[in-house]
Amino acid sequence: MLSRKTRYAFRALTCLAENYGKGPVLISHISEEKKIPLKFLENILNELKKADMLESKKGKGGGYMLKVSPKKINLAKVIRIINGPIALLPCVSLNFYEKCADCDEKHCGLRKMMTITRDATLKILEKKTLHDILFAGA
Amino acid sequence: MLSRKTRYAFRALTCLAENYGKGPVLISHISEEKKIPLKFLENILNELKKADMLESKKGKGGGYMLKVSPKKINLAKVIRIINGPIALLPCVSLNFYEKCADCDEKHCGLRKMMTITRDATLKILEKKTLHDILFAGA
DNA sequence: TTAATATCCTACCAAATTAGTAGGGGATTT
DNA sequence: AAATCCCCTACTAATTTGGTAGGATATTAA
Repeated sequence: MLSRKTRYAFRALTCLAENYGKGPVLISHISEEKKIPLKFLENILNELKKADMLESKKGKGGGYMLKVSPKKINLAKVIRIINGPIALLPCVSLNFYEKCADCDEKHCGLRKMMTITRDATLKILEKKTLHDILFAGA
Repeated sequence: MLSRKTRYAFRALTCLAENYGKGPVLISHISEEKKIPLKFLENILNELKKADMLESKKGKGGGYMLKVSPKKINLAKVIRIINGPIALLPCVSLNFYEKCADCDEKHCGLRKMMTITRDATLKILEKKTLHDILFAGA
């Protein structure tokens, strides 16, 4: 399951996607509109910025905005930044790989099943974008 | 990600699948062969039993065994018993559904994406079985 | 019928993760 | 210079995870 933090991230990003091209959006605005604790939201947006998904402006008239079009931000990317691995096992993860103890990967049946599962999941999550969230919700 | 407990469960079930039809297998045997802490494994096997996946025999010559053929135990079932929901959001879960606060499900775009993702994942996890784990690992 | 064998059950505990809070620092605009 | 707004470090509470401890209960065999 996605953490609550990740769900917050998606809600905030949806808000930023709605305002794409219209200049910066205040953290406080997002916080109120999407009912996300202000300080917690600060952390989240900052992480997304460090991961190069957002840009920010300080001072009056400042705020956050998407760095690229909502059509270019897929769900897998967001999940990986805030939530972590998408695969069900570390030894199957493309971005967070970790070897598992006492297991010969070449002959591990579970690993093979989880690889297939990961591919099926990624096929969706890498194709669907913030734009799709907006559009599907309309 | 699957919890360590769930990975233990799969390893134990693999062992039981290998011995399907050969009578009960001792917890201590599984514990040693698969390197799973004995007492923790007791809990796991007991949960699987309560979920009607295993049967047990007490006393000398006792132990655990699969209640049905490895071909009839799919991975989704195991994950749900030990790990919990397979969906990425509670409001999308078939077996652990929970309504999310402040969200009109009919018009929630994220929910729609996560429903599609869940279906893609389940299509694999409900088709693949313990037998597939054994066979793929061979 | 008693001793040995195994699962079953309740309760506890430590470490890690998650979900925040607090408080001020630094940049930018008016 | 003052107001605005993001940035950063550190702390904390609650929950989940990954176990342990110790005995109760059921079964078998001598």
